[in-house]
Amino acid sequence: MQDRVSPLLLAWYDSHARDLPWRVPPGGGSADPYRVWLSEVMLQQTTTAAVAPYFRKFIDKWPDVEALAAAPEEEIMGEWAGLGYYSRARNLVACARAVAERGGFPRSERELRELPGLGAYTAAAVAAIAFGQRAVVVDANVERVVARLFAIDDPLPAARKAIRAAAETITPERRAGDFAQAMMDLGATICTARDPKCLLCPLADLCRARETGRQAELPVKPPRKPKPHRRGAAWWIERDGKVLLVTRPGKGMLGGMRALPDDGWSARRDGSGDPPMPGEWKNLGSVQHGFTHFTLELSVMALAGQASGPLPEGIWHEIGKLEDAGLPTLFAKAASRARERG
DNA sequence: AATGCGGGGCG
DNA sequence: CGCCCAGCATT
Repeated sequence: MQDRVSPLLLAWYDSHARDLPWRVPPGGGSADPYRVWLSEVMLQQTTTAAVAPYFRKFIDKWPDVEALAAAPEEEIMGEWAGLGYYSRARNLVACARAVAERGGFPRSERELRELPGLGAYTAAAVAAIAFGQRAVVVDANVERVVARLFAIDDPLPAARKAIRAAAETITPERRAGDFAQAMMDLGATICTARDPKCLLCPLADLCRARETGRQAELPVKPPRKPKPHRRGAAWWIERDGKVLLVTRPGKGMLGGMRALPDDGWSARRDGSGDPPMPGEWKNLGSVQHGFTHFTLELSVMALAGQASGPLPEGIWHEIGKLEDAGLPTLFAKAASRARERG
C-alpha cells in the first residue's frame, strides 16, 4: 500500500494544488529559500488566509533575507502585529541575522534545525520545499491524513511516534517538497478535521479508516481544559492629540510589542487595578479578548484631568495614526474603544 | 510529557 | 459558542 500513496497524491497535486502567494506551482522551477522560510514561520499554528496579507507585506518591504536582517527589530515586530505568537517575530529577526551572517540558508535539515524558530516541522519543510531534500514533514494536516490512512487510533500526543513512522514509509525520494505540500493541501481541502470529503479523495481506496467508516473519529485528541477568565485594566493617557504607548518586556505575553500601559494582568491571575499614577480616571468600558489559555476582560481607563505624578516610560503616538503603531489585537481593540468613547 | 504562547475562521 | 490551525521553546 505504502508505495502507491505518493504517485496517487502527486498526480492529484499536479492538477489540484492551491494557488498560494509563497508557492511555486508544481513543476514550476525552484523555490526561493527566503520565501519558503518566511511563509513557514508565519504558517506555524496560523491559517493560510491569515498569513497571505502579512506575507505579501513582508516581501514587499523586505524582498530578501539581507534586507530583513538589516531592519530594526521594532519595525519588524510592528509589521508582525496582529498575527500572534510574537516570539516567532523575535526568532525571525535572530534567524535572518544569523543567515545573512553566514551567507545564506543551510541546505540540510540538521543545520536548519539549529536556527532560531525552526523546529522539527519547519526544518523539514524548508529542506524539502526549498532544497528538494527528502525530509519527513509532519504538521497537523499530515498527522490527520496519516492517522486516517493507517487507522492509527491511539490518542495524541502519544500517537505521534507511530504517525511519524508511518509518514516516513510514504515519503518519496523525489519530489519530497511537492509531496509535503500535497499532504497539506489534502488535509486542508479534502481530509479536513470536520466532515472529510472522502468522495473526492485520491487516497480513498487506500484509506484504512475509511474501510470502517472511522475517518471522522481520527486522530483521537485529548480533552481540552476549560479556559479561566481574567480581568485587567489598561490606561489611556492622552495629550495634544497623542497617546502614551509603552513597549512590553521581551518575554512573556505579547513580549516586545507596543501596548497601552496596563495593570499587570498578564503576570498574575488578575490585574492589580492600580493606575500608573494618581489622578481622576474615567472608565470608558471594557473589551473582551480570547487568548490560548484564558480569556480577558480589559477595562479601558482614561485620565480625565491632569497627571499628578511621573508618567510611565514610553512614547507619544499620534492618535490619528494608531493603525500604524504596531499594536497587537488586544490593544488595538482597547484603543478603538477609547477613540469611540473617549 | 506538559505548558505557555494569538488570533481568526468555520460549522 | 467550541474547535481548529503549515509549531516552537522551555521545563
